[in-house]
Amino acid sequence: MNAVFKALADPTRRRVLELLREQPMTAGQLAEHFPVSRPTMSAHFTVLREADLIEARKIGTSITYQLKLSVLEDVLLGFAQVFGIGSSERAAGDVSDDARSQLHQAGRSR
Amino acid sequence: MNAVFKALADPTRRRVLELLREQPMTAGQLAEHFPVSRPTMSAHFTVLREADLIEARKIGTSITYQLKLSVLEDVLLGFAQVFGIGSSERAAGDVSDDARSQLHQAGRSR
DNA sequence: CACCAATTTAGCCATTCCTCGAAATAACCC
DNA sequence: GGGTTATTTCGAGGAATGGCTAAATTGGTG
Repeated sequence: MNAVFKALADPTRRRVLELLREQPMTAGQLAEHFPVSRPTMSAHFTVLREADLIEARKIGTSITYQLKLSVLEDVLLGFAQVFGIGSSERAAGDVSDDARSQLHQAGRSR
Repeated sequence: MNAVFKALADPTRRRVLELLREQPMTAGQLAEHFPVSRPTMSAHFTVLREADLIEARKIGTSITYQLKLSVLEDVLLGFAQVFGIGSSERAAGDVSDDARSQLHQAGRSR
């Protein structure tokens, strides 16, 4: 999960995921969309792969990357849920019990 | 938006946001929840503030931070939407070239 | 086998990031 | 004013990140 957020921190990588949303593409095809070198793109693919956000499949001499949408979905939805985002829930103080548990060692401020 | 994802890339900062979801807290109260120094926490607050994810209000000698949930919500939902996540939509090919925004000039590869 | 095409690995450099202790601010209190 | 508290700014170190070129790898083809 931390790996996913780290992966999402770079604009190039986010864009790669977006391109991959439409259809699987080879490393070369993806690289054509960006103004950086192939090795640099390769490094980005590695980050995405290690975050389990994409999957590589070798076809002949080229490598096709495919988006693992469910992984992205799980992380995004899971995180959003913590904040009551997207679930038409208003959340903010309703988790009362939970809120208290985090403040127990905070009393001594002044 | 890039700033938001950069801010979310660090576990400490994500946790700060979670703590702030329950209620506004002072810098000191927040710092008590983490095993790092105050200056380090202050740096994290700066990143979150520059991403517009939190808001600072000075009260006497201390500074209270408050989560700007709507900003987080907009970014998360906006990004998820590009992938058809969370909207019970299956999407795949509809947002086609709309996703351009961040990296334009791409054509020239070799 | 020799050659070409697609990708990755290796090595390097510059920048950014996370962390710290020490010092500077800012606001309060006696 | 002097002292204390809360927080930030400063300066620095070490690790991670993103970029490149050159070289290695892998697979297909004449």
